[in-house]
Amino acid sequence: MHFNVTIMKFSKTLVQWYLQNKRDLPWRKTQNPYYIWLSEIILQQTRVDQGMAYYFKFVEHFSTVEKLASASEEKVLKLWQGLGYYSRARNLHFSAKYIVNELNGDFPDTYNNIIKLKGVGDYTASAIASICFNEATAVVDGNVYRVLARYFNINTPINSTKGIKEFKILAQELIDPKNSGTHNQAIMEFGARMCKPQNPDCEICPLNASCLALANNKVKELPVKENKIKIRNRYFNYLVIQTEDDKTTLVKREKGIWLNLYEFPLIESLQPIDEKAIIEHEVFKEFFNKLNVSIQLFNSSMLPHKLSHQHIFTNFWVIKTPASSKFNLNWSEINNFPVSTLIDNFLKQYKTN
DNA sequence: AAGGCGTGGAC
DNA sequence: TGTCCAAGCCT
Repeated sequence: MHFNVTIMKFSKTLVQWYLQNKRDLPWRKTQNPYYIWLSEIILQQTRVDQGMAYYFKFVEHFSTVEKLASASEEKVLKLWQGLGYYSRARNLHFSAKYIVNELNGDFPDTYNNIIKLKGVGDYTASAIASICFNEATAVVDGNVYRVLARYFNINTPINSTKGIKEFKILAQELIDPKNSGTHNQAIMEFGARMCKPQNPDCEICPLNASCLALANNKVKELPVKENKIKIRNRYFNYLVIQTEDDKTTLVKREKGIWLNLYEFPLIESLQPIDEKAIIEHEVFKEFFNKLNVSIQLFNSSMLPHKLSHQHIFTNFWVIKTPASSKFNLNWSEINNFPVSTLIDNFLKQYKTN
C-alpha cells in the first residue's frame, strides 16, 4: 500500500512539473489520431527541432489520411527528404492506404489495433492510444528508459531483451490510469528537458529527494546500454551524366539504405578505386559503350558521408557525352525526385558551378 | 536476437 | 576531433 502511494506521487510530481514546463508544440493542440500518428512517426529517433518543419509540411500537404493515402510514394518521400530513416515515410504511406482502404478511413482506436499499422511499434501504439483514446498503456522511449533507470537506479541494459521487458513493466506500474496521456507526455518531456542525457538538472529536479541514482552517485552511469554498433566503410562512385543537350539519368535504389530514393548510376566498391577501374567497370560500359565520353572527378577528395552505422566515401564522376536517347532526364526536372542528403548536397554544389 | 536503417545537434 | 544519441521499428 505504501508503494502505491509512492507510485501516485511519482506520476503527480511529473504531471505537475509538466503542466508548468511543457513546450508549446503543435501536436499538443489536438487529439486527432491522424495528427498524433504523424507527429509520433516523425519524432521517432528524431529531435523536436529537426522534425518540426516536417510536421508542418505534412499537415499542410496531407491534411487528412485520405490525402496522404492518395498521394504517390515519390511525393511522400520527397517531402520526407532530409529527415532520414525513410522506411518511416514508406510505412506511413502504406498504413495510410490501409486505413483508408481496409478501415473505411477510421483510425484504429485501441492499442491492439493501432500496433497493427506498419511502422507502429509498442512505443508509438502506446502514445497514440493514451493521448487520443485515454488507454492506459505506458510509453517507453529513450527518455523513459533514462528517467526510470536513474530514479530507480536500474542497471539492466535498456537495449537487452530483459531490459526492454523490465522497463515496460515498471513504466506500466507507474502510469496513472486516469490520466495516461498526460502522464506519458509528462515523463517524456521530463526526460527531454530535466533528466537530460548530459548535465541533467538534478539540483532543481522535483524528484531529487527520492532519486536513487542521485543518492548513489550513479546519474552519469545510467542508463546502461550495450552492443556498440560497428561502422563499416563503403566507397561510392556516382556517374553524373551530362549530355550535350543537358540531360542526365537517375535510378531508383532497390535495396538497403535510401530504398526507393533516386541516385545517379552507382559503382560501389569495398576499397577506393581509380578512374581506370571505373572505366573498365561493367556498369560504366553498359551506359557508355561506344559513346565518345570525357570523364572528370567533380570533388577534389572523396566526400565523407557519415551515418550512424556506416561511413560512405564518395566520388562524383562527371561524364560528358553526346546527346543520346539513353539519357532523357532533363536537369531541370531533377528536383522532383526524392534523393538522399548525400545526393542533395552534391546537386547544390554542382548547380552553382 | 542482432543488425540495418539517416541526419544533425551538443559537448 | 570523435562520440553520443534523439518521442523506434523491422526482419
